[in-house]
Amino acid sequence: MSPKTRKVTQKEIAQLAGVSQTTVSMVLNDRDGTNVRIPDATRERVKRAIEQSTYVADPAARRLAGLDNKIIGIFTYEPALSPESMDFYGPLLTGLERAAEEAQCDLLFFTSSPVEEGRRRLFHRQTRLRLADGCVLLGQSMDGGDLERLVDEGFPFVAVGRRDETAARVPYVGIDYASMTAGLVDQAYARGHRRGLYVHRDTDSPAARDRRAQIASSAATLGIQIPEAVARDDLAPLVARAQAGDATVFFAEDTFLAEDLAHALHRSGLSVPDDVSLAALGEVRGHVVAGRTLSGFHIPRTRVAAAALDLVQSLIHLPADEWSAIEVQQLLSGTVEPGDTLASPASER
Amino acid sequence: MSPKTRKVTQKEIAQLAGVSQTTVSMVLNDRDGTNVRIPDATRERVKRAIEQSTYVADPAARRLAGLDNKIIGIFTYEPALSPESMDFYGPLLTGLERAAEEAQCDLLFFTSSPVEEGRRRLFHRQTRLRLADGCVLLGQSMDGGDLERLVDEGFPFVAVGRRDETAARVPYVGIDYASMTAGLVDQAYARGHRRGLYVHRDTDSPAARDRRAQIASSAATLGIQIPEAVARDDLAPLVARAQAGDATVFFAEDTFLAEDLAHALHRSGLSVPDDVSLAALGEVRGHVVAGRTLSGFHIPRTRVAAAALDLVQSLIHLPADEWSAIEVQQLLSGTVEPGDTLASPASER
DNA sequence: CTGAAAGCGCTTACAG
DNA sequence: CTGAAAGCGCTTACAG
Repeated sequence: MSPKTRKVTQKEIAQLAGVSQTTVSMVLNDRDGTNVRIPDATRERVKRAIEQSTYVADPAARRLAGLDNKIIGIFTYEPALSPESMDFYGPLLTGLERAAEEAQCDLLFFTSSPVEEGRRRLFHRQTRLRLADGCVLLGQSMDGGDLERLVDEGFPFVAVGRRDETAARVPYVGIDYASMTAGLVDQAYARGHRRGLYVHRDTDSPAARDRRAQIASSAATLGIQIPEAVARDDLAPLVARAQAGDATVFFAEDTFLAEDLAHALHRSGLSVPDDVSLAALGEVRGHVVAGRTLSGFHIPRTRVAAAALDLVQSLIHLPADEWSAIEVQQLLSGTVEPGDTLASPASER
Repeated sequence: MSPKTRKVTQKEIAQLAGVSQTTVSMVLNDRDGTNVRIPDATRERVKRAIEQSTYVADPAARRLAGLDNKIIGIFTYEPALSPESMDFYGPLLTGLERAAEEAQCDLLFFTSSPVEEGRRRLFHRQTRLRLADGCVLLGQSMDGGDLERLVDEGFPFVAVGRRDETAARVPYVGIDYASMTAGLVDQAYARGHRRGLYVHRDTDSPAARDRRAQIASSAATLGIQIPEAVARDDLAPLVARAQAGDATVFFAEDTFLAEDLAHALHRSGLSVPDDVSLAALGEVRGHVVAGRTLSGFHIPRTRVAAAALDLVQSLIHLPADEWSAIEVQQLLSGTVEPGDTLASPASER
């Protein structure tokens, strides 16, 4: 039951150096204030004693005594290290590790949180959340209750991805989908497209709403038509609209949907981009349809994760009532990938 | 500086329920021994009070009071979450996460450890090692001093990969390369090969020694010739030995070397496996040479990592002087992938 | 059955 | 300049 590790304590160091335990603590933490001034001789004696021993401060005790731990909790609503999730989580984890190394902090993954209704629970009887100085939350969708409670308790945390599930002001670092979406629509316009179709899955997330709103706003600004259409299992009705000449370009809400559309178009004898152009409003790296690079976005996921870790550090070092002083809701912009599936419409050639 | 999180403590729960703080602790930990018997009525009252509050036990305090934390440290000598290392670490991390979830423990990644001479240091002034109940060590090569110190201090840990850098008895979970190597040589023999060549990089690791020793031993048992050759930058001398008919099959120490050999053979006009057979003594999943599945091993890395986590749990729950009672050095066997690059020698056809 | 007390290892006012 | 003491939140003998 008990890890019978004989560990050296400050008390023993104190005895070795012939000083009080308080002094050892002072030396270790470089406390040299107005009321404390430790002569170099003493300081040296203590340091030597520490070096000769295998002393390391007990982080649990430090934490209990009120110091921060340099431990950031990482909570993911799904398993993050499984092969299937690596596509999404991989770049995020890379950014977290890189930023953590720089900030000299350790990462505590809450892998123990019990899974209920398909996702992990953040708060449960034995949560080790409190052991961390702060926490980064990851996941496609999050629990509004969790977010609110974290805000209420003033616990420093940052969500990855834009959040508005809750009334509370949730600190987050997300992706600026609006500006990239605008960029992509502009490119389509520049190539001569005047009639498009925005195809989506009718899901409701902040990022999804951002994209839809920007499509509508860009279309209005440019004076062109880009109505919406919801993709069901059967994509044939959408393909029909392209065949009818209703749209010369498809904007797909995400990359998987874009690939599905590409297949459906191909099966109906329509070629991309000769007959219809196609672009995805998501990360297209590594995605190729019919030998062509898919047009879409490059999303700086690694940078987003690193920024989230940096932000949570700022929150930790700031009293909760001063959080409003910094930008706790950040959107990072990626770049538009022109790709090869967005070309001029046939009528322009 | 201080995360001013208002947190609920046992004391407050006690007041709410009108009992002592001790009783709250007893209820929380289900302590119902000889001297303690808490009536259901009291128990219920306390439980209700807890549910109405947002109480969660402070893990730092629990740890300090001597309980275990259900936190396992993960130490990697290189960055584990970078894209380049995912190939090697990915399956290991998957196994760790899976086993951690099952064992209900959290994973503390020591990402803060300073990098010196190209690899991270485990022991340093501020190491949070002690916060974990035990630790899993990962890395292509490890520091013998670290291993010895961990053993000395009786800290529960398990290395992934076979270790013999040190005299101390290091707990590990590794790969049984010997049995897989024997299997591969047997297959070559069965296909009619009598003269082989074992090509390696002359590196010195337990796993490398295992493979070399087994090659020699298998050859002796079967009464065939499989001499060794060290691969330099220029592989031409090795190719020449195939051309001279010195060897009908190449065994490469690892998969990358096998691919290099394949290219060198190809450039010299030798075809695999028509002119020479080729097999890698490493994981071949996803590796294809000239359109053919490389012959070699499938290594159960996910299982190895999960086993390591399970083993460290056992160590944690056992007093250090009883560690010898369990198998602290385990080798897991993978399977031989026959592949398409190991065929009968030309002389047999 | 239940509570007051000691102790885990550390930090930080507070007195000398 | 330095140490005795209180306190962080919890667990566990030990007395009632």
